[in-house]
Amino acid sequence: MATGTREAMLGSAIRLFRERGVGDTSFADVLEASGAPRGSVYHHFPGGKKQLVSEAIESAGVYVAANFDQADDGPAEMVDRFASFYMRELERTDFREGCPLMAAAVAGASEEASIPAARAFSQIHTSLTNALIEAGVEARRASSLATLAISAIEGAIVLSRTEKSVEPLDQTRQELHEIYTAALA
Amino acid sequence: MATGTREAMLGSAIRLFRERGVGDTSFADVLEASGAPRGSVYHHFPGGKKQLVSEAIESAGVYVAANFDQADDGPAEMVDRFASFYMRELERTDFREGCPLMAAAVAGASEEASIPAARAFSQIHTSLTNALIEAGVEARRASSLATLAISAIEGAIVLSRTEKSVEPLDQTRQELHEIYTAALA
DNA sequence: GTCTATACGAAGATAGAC
DNA sequence: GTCTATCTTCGTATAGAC
Repeated sequence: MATGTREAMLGSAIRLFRERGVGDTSFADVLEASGAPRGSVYHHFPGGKKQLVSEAIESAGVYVAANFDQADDGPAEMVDRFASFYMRELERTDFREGCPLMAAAVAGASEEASIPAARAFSQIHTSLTNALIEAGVEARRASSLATLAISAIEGAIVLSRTEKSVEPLDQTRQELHEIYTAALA
Repeated sequence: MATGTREAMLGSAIRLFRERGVGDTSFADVLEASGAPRGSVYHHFPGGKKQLVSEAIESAGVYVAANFDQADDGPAEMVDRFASFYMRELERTDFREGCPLMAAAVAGASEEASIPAARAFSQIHTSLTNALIEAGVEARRASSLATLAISAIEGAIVLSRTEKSVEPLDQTRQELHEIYTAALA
């Protein structure tokens, strides 16, 4: 069906972005990975690669945000879930696939990628901040703690990737757990 | 002089990597930015772009590591100096230039870039871990705390870049300062 | 040691047939 | 809606003159 091709292309694009980054992923790569017909690229994405990138990252942002606050539990659980999710992802993909938002936000990524990524980061920051406030943390500190957790996990994913070891991410997860537990006491 | 051209090319390469990432920086870009003569590329770097990338990241790693433990003070100061340095760098460059190691370690970067970056990360992790141990922190926890700080600052630099605001990095810096102060008490 | 010219390939994008 | 062919641009790399 028509939307099936679109969805397949977006899904493959996200996977490739996580693996090689946005700039190093070509249109042909996405076509090949998705098995989409070669001639239908500009039919589905008349705006070309910019549109594909933009839509793929937006889609990834929705996915990450949904995954982030899927359960209505506390902030410590949200952070732990976020880190644990990427520990599993790194192991599942043999350290090939990181966070799509990071791939989109990092140096060199065009605005089509970085703007939706920034929006998604802002969204999960708001979610986590609100969860902390509801748990009794003062607003300013809640924002700082949320930033710390997101920054640390995203940074640790990159470190774990380059070292091909989950240790950095696991260490980060544990430290964050202690920090959050202490802040909520 | 001969080495002058080489040095200029390496310096420009690092700056461009910080700005656009490794993959999106072309040879011509480096030539233009450094003002190096066009014909001398393969004279200075017979290994082509791979060699240029490799040497540039190695050089950046030495620089970052030296900056990291330039003063022989405590771990809290090292972390604060690291974060503060990049806060200034982001403001100085209007959020264009991030950390060269991150640019080299991130998804899509080739092995010529990611391997020296991993080495440099490992080096500053060792430095910070040792400083924590000397300050009386138990070895395993020292390693975790070092990982947390490096991950958080690197992640926060990316967030600050995409938001064009030093707030994420500043919040991260403050939280890390409290954590380190508490751990050393 | 530096220059110009050029080969070669990859990638984005468009045109026109089916 | 999908296919093939083609154009253009760009980036790496090499060859050969000065």
